[in-house]
Amino acid sequence: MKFYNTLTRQKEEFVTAEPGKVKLYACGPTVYNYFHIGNARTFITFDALRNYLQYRGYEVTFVQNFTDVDDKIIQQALKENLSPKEISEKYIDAYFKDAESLGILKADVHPRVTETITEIIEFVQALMDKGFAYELKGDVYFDVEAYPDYGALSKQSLEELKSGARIEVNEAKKNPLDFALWKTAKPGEPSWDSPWGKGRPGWHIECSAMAKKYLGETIDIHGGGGDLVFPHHENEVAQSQALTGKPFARYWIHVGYLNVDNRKMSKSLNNFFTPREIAEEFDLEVVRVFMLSAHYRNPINFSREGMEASKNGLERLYNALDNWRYYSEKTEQTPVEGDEARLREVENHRTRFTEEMDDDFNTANGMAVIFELVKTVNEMITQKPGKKVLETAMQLLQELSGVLGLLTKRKDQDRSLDTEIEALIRERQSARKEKNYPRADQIRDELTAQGIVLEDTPEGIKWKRLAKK
RNA sequence: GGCGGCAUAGCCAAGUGGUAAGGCAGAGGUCUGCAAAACCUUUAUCCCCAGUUCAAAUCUGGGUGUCGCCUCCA
Repeated sequence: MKFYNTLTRQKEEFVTAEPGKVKLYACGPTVYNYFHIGNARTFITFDALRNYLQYRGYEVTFVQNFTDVDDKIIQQALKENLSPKEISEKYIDAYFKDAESLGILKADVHPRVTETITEIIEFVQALMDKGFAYELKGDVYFDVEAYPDYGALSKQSLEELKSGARIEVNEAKKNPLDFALWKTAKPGEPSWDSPWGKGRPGWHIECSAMAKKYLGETIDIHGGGGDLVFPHHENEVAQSQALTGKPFARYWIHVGYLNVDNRKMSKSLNNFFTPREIAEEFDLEVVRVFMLSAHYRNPINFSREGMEASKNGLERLYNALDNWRYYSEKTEQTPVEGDEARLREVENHRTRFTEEMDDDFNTANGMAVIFELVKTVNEMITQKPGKKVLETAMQLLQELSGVLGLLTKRKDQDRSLDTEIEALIRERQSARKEKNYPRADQIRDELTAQGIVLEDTPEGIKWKRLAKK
């Protein structure tokens, strides 16, 4: 398996620190509002990555944090007339709800900053003891010049960074790039006691401390959105490696942006959509298809057309499953000539899927293999293969799709119909027999409006439930 | 100003040296009630220029366009 490592800017063979085990840390949201689908791209990517690593036999420990102390949370608290704690609780709940609606499973640990304060203070103190940090009137700053490798991740030198640095608030800092590990408390803000007085953690130290607490000094994969490379991840590396002297993360994986009209979707540009908004128009499974249809590192442009295309593509997968089940139920148990070859051909798609996915988690190609499986089996159906072929195909389609978190929703779809609907279908059949097509079409349209689509096949009538909307 | 990404068919999107995956849309076909649904078939020489090579979308140099990071951001 290979991953593109931001640290080396190359695809590298994936070798974990401990064989068979993966320690995975992804930066989670600052919970001051509902997350938007740009944020969701990262969550979906690491959710699917975790699934895939497990699928490939790794034992994965996945940690995704919540930043629940932050300027924005404090601001939002004022806006909503709630306490910062109430705000973070509210949006953590919303995170889980929205994540679930996007098919994102929980991480093994979802640590919160407010529950990691002790570790953070110890971390900061240790950095001071080692000479990597200094205090300035209750604030504690990381001394970037004390850490020689600063800039290693973002591939920028201290000089280059300095030239681009904006006007600094605190002129007393040794270097404008020195960043806060601990911020002294302002009146009314959440704060904790520390050796430097009452205050709260800086943003960057949180992730370093939480990663260390739950995963140890060296983790296998650290991920996040591409906008976190600098300064957030750069600072994490500096803090953690200054403290331990060991590599912080073996592989850095960064997800490309989700754009709108080719601009990055962001709260500040106000061009964002939340899953809640999208759900009014699309099944959110469509969002997953949309996201996973592109390589995770490339930017993707969010658009209605793109969503429509993904929706129709997803429908093709569900149709396949539906059709195969239908034919399987009508097929005898006895194998047919040529089934062995067919089974081999079907199973072959599993290998091809993993080959593609092993190459830097290429979900776009993984999806392509799934669609090829669909076409292959659809073609086979005209040859009337044995039951085992169809059942194997169905299992495989669900297996591969399941890794991507797809095709899980309508799996146990209710195959029973109201007696009223059944009566309508019977009525339509007799209308057709009598060549009363206007009536037959009327019934079909009525049922379509109710979300039941009828298909007349050579083997008889067949129906399926339509996806939401 | 510094650093980096991207540019492939009508749309979306894979593909890092050997003559272009996949999806959507369109067109044709099978089935059929000249219906619907479903299924099948089908559509490109890869931004421009120069170079390396037997061979380049894929490597090198130059150019154009575009997005982003350097400030909170997934």
